[in-house]
Amino acid sequence: MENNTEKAEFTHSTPPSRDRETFYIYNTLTRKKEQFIPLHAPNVGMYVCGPTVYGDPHLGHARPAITFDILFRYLKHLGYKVRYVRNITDVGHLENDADEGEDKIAKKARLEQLEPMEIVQYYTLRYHKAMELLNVLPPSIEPHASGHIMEQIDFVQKILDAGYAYESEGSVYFDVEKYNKNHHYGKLSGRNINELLETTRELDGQSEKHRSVDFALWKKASPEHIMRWKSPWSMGFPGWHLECSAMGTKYLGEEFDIHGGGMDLMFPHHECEIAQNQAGLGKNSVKYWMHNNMITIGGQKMGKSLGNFITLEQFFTGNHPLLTKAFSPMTIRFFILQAHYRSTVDFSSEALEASEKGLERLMEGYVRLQKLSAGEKSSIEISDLRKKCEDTMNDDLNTPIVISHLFDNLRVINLIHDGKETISKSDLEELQSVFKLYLEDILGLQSEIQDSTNNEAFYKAIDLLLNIRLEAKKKKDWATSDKIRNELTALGFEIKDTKDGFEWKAP
RNA sequence: GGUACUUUGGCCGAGUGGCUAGGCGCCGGUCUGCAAAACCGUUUACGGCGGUUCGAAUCCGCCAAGUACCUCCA
Repeated sequence: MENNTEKAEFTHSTPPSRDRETFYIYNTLTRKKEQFIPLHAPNVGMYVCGPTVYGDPHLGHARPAITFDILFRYLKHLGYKVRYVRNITDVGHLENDADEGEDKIAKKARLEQLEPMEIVQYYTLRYHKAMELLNVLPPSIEPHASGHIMEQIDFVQKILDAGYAYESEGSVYFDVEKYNKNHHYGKLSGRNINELLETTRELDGQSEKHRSVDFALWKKASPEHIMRWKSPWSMGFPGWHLECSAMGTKYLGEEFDIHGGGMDLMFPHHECEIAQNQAGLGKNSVKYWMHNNMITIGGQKMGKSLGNFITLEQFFTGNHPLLTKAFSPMTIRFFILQAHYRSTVDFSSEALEASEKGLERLMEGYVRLQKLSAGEKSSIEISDLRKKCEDTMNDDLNTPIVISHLFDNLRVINLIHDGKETISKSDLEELQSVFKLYLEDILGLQSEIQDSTNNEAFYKAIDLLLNIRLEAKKKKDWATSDKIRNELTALGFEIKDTKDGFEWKAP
């Protein structure tokens, strides 16, 4: 299903006429919308924090995946050659305090008596499956933290060599206080760490860490800790901020264009990453930091810690107390795209049902658009649609407005379909082209009409039944006509009478 | 406590100084044997108080309510 896009990547040697100079994105670092200018056009490097694979993917995972999928698609549309790296975190996230920390993956493994990598494999596949259903394009590279231990050890060494880290009983910690003397630790999240340093000075007597704000770059493994690697300092595992520094650098270089992730990662994760890169490489590695906002439920963040999350599978099956029904992956995608990525979006079954109906209407209009016939001339104006959509995307990926433009033109499509307006051949082609571009290629919405009933005899049989009904109707034999309709409806078919015939949809 | 942010019509959700966002729902209509579906149309809101301005949802101040981060989280 993503073949078109794959091919497009290799056939865009001639950049489209799109006005790249007007693409603006919001940079968390400067808190402003900034014009997007790549470091090495036409190449663009983007890195996005992926999932920690120790649980089923939930609605919260869908948001950054979809947000940055849109960015990935739009950058490609603008003619850039994009390398999109999204990592899989399969080691290193500490469960509690650093001191009694335990690797999340390892903990789950012991509980379930499985090999850690078995867990990783299982949830990675589940994540991939969900992303595919959501029509999220696979990133260019999807590196695993566990596959980049060497790179992370090297990175720790660089920071040690630069004097911004210290070793303590087999573990290595980042010296935040020292770093903050020369750089600003907290510049991304707008924090002034000095006060924190003052207030925590006395609490650190018995800890290996000099300051509570210091964070682990390498952690010595306790005996029961089963995920462990050899390093110059101890048998242990890398600190949980390090993988992004190491893998981002490895695949995108010491400086690259875009780094994305959820807003909740801004502090401390991304802050630490900035510090690590500055300390280890002497560079401010990332030009544009982008953060998607959270999905809330009843006004509260949906998250693992609050236990109020709904897994994607539960959405797809409807198997959750808060869900009135199952919702398709495209509905979830559309729901997310109907809000701007920097706003919170409040989940409710009611809101999802509204999205579902809107999407269905839009997609049916899209099908209708393909079948529209052109007239002599246009009685409507569609020439500015492409520009309107483009301007809107250029304004920090404002997908809800793009969708509103499509809905405006859905009305036009229906009016033409009803014969109340006309459209010229060239205008029709333009309309079809813009809808394909934005609906399919950029927003990534696809029709969900199942091909499972892809059986000619089946279609003909239903048509036959409905033709019999049509004849009955002509004879005003309402009993037969209603019997056919009612029984097909009971089987889950949708029967629609039209002016001179019928339309139907399989269950 | 510190730091950000949010508050828009029945619901969701755009919108940073003046021109109807959009979706869903409701209501009205077209179509129809009936129904459903579909389609068309309608629905004028911006937490409170004060200020700036010819003009504010949009800028400023105060107040109120709520959320997020500061600990793992997308």
